[in-house]
Amino acid sequence: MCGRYTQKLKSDDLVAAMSARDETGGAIRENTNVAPTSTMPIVVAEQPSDTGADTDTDTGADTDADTGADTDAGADAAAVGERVLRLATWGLVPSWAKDRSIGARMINARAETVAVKPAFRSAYAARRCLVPATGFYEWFRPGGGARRGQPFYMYPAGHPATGDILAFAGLYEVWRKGDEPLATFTILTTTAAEGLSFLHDRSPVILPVAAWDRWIDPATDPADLTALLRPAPAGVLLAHPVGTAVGNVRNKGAELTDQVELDEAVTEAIEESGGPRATALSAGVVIGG
DNA sequence: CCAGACGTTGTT
DNA sequence: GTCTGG
DNA sequence: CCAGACGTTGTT
DNA sequence: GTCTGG
Repeated sequence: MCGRYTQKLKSDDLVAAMSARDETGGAIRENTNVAPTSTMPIVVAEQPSDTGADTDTDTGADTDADTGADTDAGADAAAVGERVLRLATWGLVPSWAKDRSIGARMINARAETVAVKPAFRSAYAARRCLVPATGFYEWFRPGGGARRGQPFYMYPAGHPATGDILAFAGLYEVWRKGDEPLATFTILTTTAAEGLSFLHDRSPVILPVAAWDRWIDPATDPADLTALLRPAPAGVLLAHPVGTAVGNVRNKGAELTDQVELDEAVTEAIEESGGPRATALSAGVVIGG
């Protein structure tokens, strides 16, 4: 699953990492404890109607979005298909929802069923997005036992396919029954990568750079999408244990992702459940091998 | 027909 | 909005 | 995901 | 135990 993540990049760095134009109005900030209902940047494909400006009949020769800007309306209209950063609230609120509270229960969507579920299928067909993250958290809870879990932090291992940023496969909606239009998103999950199964049997779908534009392009054939919804390949992620402070959403410090020593009992429980040995954990275990 | 759900996770 | 259950 | 509430009346 | 809010 994916119920908590990080976005540690400053605005300029995130814009560069995603090769996207910033339409968040400078609202991008570092966040080491992104929880459901947080408002965060997502990446969508620029659509012909998105700008509200005059539609450009030539389809892509124009790549100089940053030149010649002036004060006339529509002067900064982007090329269709360009990646754009926008703000949205985590927890998808379907267009038909009577109130926004349903979003709290729509933070993840199963990749296996997302095409047919009433809450997600229209977004899946037309409003796919990337959710930029620098890592995410999972809680280890010994089989059915202990109340409190041991949190782990998963982060990019410098694999060429992802670099320093992770892009979760997401969907977004715009809910128009409130006073203001409300943009929301959800994160797709799939079966866990091999090395992550000791924590959970589900993981967020992480898209390689080569798949980003295909995923967010509304014109992509649905048959070509399913191939993208796979567990993270080997070597993409590292993991290490972190302190329990991350559990409280009010904690936002940079130290939340710092590695901590594992409790002896927790170490044993992890090994008993088929997880990595303590020596591997203390080194930052490679996930997905 | 109307009323009510529309979701995932984990746990048993 | 659309599907399921009664 | 975890943490924290889970309720009403009346009074300030 | 289960739901809501962050």
